[in-house]
Amino acid sequence: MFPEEEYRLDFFADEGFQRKKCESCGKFFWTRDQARKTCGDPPCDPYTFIGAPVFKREHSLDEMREHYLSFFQARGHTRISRYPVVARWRDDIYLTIASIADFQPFVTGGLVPPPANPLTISQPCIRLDDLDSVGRSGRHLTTFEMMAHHVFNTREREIYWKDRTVALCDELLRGLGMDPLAVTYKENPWAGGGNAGPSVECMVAGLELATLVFMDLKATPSGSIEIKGERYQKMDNYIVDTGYGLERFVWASKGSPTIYDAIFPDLVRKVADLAGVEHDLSDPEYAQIFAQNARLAGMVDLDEYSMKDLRKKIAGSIGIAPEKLEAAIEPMERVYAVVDHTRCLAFMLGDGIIPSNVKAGYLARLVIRRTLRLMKDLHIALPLADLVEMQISRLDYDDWQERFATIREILNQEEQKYAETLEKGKRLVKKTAEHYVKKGQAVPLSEMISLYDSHGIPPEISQESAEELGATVELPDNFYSLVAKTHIKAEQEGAPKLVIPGKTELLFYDHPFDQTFVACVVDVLDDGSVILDRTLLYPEGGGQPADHGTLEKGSRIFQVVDVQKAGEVVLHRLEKPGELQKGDLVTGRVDMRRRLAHARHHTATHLVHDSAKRVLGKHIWQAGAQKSEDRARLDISHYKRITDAELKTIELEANRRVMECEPVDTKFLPRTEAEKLFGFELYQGGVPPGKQIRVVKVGTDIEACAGTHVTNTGMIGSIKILRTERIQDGVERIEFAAGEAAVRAGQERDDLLAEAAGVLRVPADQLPKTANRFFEEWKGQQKEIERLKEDLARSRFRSLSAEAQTIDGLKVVVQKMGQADINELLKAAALLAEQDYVALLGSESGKLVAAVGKSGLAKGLKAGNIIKAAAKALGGGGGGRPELAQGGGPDLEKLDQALQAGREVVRA
RNA sequence: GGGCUUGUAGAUCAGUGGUAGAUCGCCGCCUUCGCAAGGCGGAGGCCGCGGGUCCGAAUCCCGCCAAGUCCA
Repeated sequence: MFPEEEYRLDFFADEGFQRKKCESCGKFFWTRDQARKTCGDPPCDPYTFIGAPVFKREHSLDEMREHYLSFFQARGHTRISRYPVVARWRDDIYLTIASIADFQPFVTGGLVPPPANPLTISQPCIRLDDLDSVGRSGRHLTTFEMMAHHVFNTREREIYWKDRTVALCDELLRGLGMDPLAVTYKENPWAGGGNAGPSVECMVAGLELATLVFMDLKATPSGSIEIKGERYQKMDNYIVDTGYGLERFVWASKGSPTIYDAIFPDLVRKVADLAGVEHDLSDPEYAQIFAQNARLAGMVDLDEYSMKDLRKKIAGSIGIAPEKLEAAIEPMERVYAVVDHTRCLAFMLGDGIIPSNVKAGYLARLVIRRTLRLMKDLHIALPLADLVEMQISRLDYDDWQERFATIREILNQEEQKYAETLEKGKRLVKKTAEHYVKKGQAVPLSEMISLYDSHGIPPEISQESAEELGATVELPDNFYSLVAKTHIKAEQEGAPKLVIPGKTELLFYDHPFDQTFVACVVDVLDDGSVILDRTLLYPEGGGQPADHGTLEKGSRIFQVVDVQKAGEVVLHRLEKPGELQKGDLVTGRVDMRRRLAHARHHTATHLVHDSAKRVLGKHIWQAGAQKSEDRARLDISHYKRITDAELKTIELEANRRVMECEPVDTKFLPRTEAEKLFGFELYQGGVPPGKQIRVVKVGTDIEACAGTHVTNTGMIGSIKILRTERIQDGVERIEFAAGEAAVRAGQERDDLLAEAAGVLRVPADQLPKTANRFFEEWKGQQKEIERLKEDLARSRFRSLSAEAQTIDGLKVVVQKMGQADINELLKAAALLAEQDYVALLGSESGKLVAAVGKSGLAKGLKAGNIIKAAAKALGGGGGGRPELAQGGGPDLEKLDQALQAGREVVRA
């Protein structure tokens, strides 16, 4: 908790605010209202703006956004454009969840100057935490715009801090026509994303309109300040992080029963019409139901409160039966959710997320499937793409027409895929349900989990199908929230990388083709790694492996087997460590063959990526890459398999760039400037740290990249694509070779062809035809052999039956069958058994088959027992059914004894 | 990145170590003026690929490929 001084602002004193302790929750808050006793936050205070707007006139989303941004612009802030909802500049979260996320971690960490200071922005954000409450609570959204003004202060230069922040907020609200007595500023310690600080929540009429965070702490294990169980210490820079809910402002300006009716009334109407749901808010009784619903839902946390209880409470408060309430409200809840979700999808897909079974793509699929279920419940037969198109046409995508063709294809494909999954699922559920109905048991929870977990069948659907055949399953209301909650954060990186203070000068950028350098040994680590003051050797990074080379001291040569970065220091690992000492002067030499192979593959990677973008579309993003001396691989986001024809076009396009011999342009730029110039497409291979980033331009491809490149595309020589692999749903891997490796890869393929053609003794161009002919012939011959074996078995049966002895009244045949294989023995033996013989047949290859006819079976004779005894004598084993069994063993010369042993079993 | 599931005839799927099956679809015949239904017969399988264990593998083990799904 922060002490009172943190919140005791001149602004509050000047404006006549008092600090009070909430009677209900005990938290401190600031108010102008002498009489106020509660903090203003639900459940201490109810919503009072519904039906009684707190601003003087209604605003649409666009009007309110513009009002906000120009308000702050007029007060010295620079307006900057929104960032994508996919947080490509970060590797710790998938989605942009707040405006401050745009500036983490480099700007907030003080490493990189902000794009402007102070600035104002309206940042679309996506949060899927409360997915289940969307549509139901009247206020939850998956997508919202966080309007904000941010200030990045340093100890040297403070722009403004708490007073002006709160003053601006207050001025904004009063300018909109809010009653000055209505606002409360509630004290609330804030923490998130490794930072913390005091904050005030701005509450009006029960609605939290803004949060003003004064971020001046960073998480440190040894920190002296504790908040929410974590330890923090003061930062050198301190940041004003505000968040104003655009949608809530609009809601407050309209006082409509739900936030959805406030922000997109037209789409709510349209979707309600499509679903055939009556939605007449001008009917006071009807509007009252939703208003009351929103008021009461605003008071509780749906996570802890079940929908059923909430409904009962609402029904009671308006005096109707819960069933009637549910009938009135449920279809509209779905309509609201559909409108919300389709807006979410418009942002996600518009900003380039490809639905997938992993990462951000999975979140998109989650929303898509949820929406499809809701649409099905509402009997909306329109393609999902049509609804998303309505949303996109309202947004600010300038190139959406072009992009929408892709988005439509993606959505249609997802819709079809989901239909298939459900179809498959239905069969599975039926099978499962029938199984348990037959056993007279309920379908256990473990089965329901497996159906969902392994087969993607939502529990409601399993339940519905299963109940038709007779089982019940309890479903918690917040099922999907529980699922989605665990999705929000990206995986944290493993062990933190070793960082060593100091800096090694990197020579390879300015002198990419220098082979030798002279350097001084600055330090030698315990593990023998050598740190030099300067180096030409490239440390592993960006999917490019480390250079190899040598360090020479006098006449002694040390092999460098690995080069790694640790902070800004480069570590050289030697094959035989321990020989060099601090202060030694060494001559370094780069293995240029290896270096050049890497450089060719690296530049080629950029070309292949660029070609893929041209051929497949703008939705292509690099999802990973790895280079080596003899091949490279590039993972790209794409929603279907790359066809052979596309692959060939990509290969050709990339090689055309090679033939054009374009120079490769590299330069260091300040991060913010680079982002302004080239956008987030820069960050294809992950986000490089630091103030300056290296921008590599190859033809039309521009990426932030720290790797070593050739200086002209012509140096690549040639690019040969080797194969594609689908490493995840929505991610294709392209493997290729460049330069010498491409030539060698081609030669290896030639060898394969030549060898295969040699085996069949045909020219290579006849291979497919000939291979096919051989395969067909082989299949035909297999069948012919089977037929012949049948015939052979019949003729053998005739001669064998003539050799039968009678033992204990059974016709018994025990015979050696030359080199016959197991199938021949089986067929002959089966025929004998059919005619009521007992048979034991053995071959010189060590196979045995026994068969017993019905008389033998009647006497309790079992083929398996005969085989076991016989096979044992051969040093092997065997078994089978009573009427037919097989076996064998390695001791071929004991075949006679084996047959004899079998005969003994019959006799006994 | 991890977990789980699946890969058998054109389709849907049985098949828990012992001669690869069912249903639908396909072809032919019977029946019919014709069609549908029915009856009889038939074709159609590198049991995803490669290794291993075993006398013997669709089945067990390992790897790969392909697909589905839940999660980080």
